[in-house]
Amino acid sequence: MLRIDEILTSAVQTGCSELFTSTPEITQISVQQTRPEFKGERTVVVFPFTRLSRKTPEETGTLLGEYIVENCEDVTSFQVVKGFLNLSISDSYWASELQEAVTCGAEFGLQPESSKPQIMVEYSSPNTNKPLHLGHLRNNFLGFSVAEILKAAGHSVVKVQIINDRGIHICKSMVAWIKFGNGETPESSGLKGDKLVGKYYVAFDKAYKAEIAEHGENSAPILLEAREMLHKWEAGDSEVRALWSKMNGWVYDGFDATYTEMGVDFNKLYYESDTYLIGKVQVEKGVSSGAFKKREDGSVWVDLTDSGLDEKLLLRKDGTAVYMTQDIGTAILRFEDFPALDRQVYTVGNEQEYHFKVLFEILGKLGVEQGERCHHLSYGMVELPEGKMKSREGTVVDADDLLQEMRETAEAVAVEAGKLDNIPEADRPELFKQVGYGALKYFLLRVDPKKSIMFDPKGSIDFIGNTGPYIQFNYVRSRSVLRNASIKDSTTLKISQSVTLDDTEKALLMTVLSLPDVIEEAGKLYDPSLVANLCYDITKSYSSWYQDHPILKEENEELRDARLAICALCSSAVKTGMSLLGVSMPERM
RNA sequence: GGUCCUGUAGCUCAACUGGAUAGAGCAUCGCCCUUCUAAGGCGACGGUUCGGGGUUCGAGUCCCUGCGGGAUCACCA
Repeated sequence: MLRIDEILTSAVQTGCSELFTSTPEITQISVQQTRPEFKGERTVVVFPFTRLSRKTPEETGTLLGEYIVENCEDVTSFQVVKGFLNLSISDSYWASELQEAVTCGAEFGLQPESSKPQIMVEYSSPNTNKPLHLGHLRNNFLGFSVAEILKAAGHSVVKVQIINDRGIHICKSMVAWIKFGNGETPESSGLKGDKLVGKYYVAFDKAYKAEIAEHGENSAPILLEAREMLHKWEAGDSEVRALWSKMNGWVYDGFDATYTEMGVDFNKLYYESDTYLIGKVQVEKGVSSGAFKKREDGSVWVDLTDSGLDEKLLLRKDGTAVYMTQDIGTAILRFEDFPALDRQVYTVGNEQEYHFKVLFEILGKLGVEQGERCHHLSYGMVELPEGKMKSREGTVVDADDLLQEMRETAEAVAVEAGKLDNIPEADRPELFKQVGYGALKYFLLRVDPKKSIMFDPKGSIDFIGNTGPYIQFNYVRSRSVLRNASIKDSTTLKISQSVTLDDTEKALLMTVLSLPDVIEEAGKLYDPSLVANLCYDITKSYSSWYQDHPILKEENEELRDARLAICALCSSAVKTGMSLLGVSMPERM
């Protein structure tokens, strides 16, 4: 909250209690930015107080306005329009806020490191049988961004993923590779490891389809082979395990390359092959404690009908684990691995909402009190104009391909605009990445996570308008101004307390000053789009202001310094905000 | 059928969680580079916020109801 809003809130309380002998609740007091068509900067909505004053909104507002001007030195005058009390704030207030924020430098907007509870953020978690696609990009950017936002909001954060390295899917790739692979490796073929394994997954599917006609879905020989291999794997067959390790290794190498390219990282990796058995122990414990029930056939169930959910299977009658079983195990393992952990955040698509509701309930039943604070960061699908991506129809947008396309588009746009003359050849590849990936990340993160995203591969992602490159471009211009002013360290800029900012400058300043609140809020809601939207709001206001407010050419020295400070503050705030989205900012473009 | 999400300009999205005349971008049409980077700025056009009720000083936002879209309710993962 702006410092002035805190002052006003408390002034409204004491004012009401003195004038109307009754104090309103904090929640009834709403202070907002004054609309540009009215005089003033902050507005108090007075309707809620008419009940206390037993007067008209206008009279109530006037009385409160007089009280506030009298008692708050930062408030210079007021105007009541209908039920709105518009307050003008002193020049010195804005000057000192600007001074304070600009002095924070790159720290502006950030809360002290690890001043809040530790949170684990899980994201990515792909299967190891297929390369990453556009849906994974949304997942990775979202999870990474939420983790960064939580860090900025003061939490200690652990980024993890669980790698689904086990199961029938990888066995299918293995079978196909043995049958059709002729010993092909990433080295021999020049294919990225994940692409190579994915190729054999597809080859399996093709061969399987061909056999279905003759043998039926459940007894196609190649499927039986895959199942046989899964059994061998579970029995620890050394040959199978060796091939499994080798092929998974290829996939990891491929994924790692993509992660590096995307700019996401992890503090710890969990492998399903290590954790899938742990859950069984926990489920047995739950049976002993009475949290779960074992049926006569030996299967174990949890009854969640009290919470409005169903009964859910936790162990099959043959004693083998289901998906939920291993998620329980993994969750508890993580709380053991990180004793200070306050909660876990799971970045997983919205098709698993029910699964996570159940999981968190179960954790509670097992006595894991953090369960109720765990959060499923659910997000909508990325859809193509013709609907969902379908591998069968070849409409899957491959992550590596799209990243490459973004780099190429960035280059083409730069060439077209004739922007490369002043960019050394050696710096260009990095610039194309920054701009291309900035466009992509911003595109995917600026919308509310729970909504689905429409992506048209033919219409390619924009570089103008409300886009990442637009924000980067204005950042670059502001950096250029600071360079031209030979400012090495903007935190040492001094703002005269008597400087008068105009309305657009005050509005811009108010927008920038909301960064700490927005980061806090985005962390609470696990929603990067709030940060993205703020970056855009700042940039839009900045760009418009920049157009007709000379900075370096301003002759009034204290105004010039104040504008330099605004310029420095905007660029710093936007850089911080964009970094929370995983977008890096170029110095020139 | 039950539960959850969703419906805002031609298209893609906002709207400070109940506040003033619902805002941006794209697209279309004008204007602005001898001025700190024009990947920019300014203006015009564009709306029954899916329909219908209700709650109150005030509703895109909350409640009820109908309609459309999506997800989910497996001894799958």
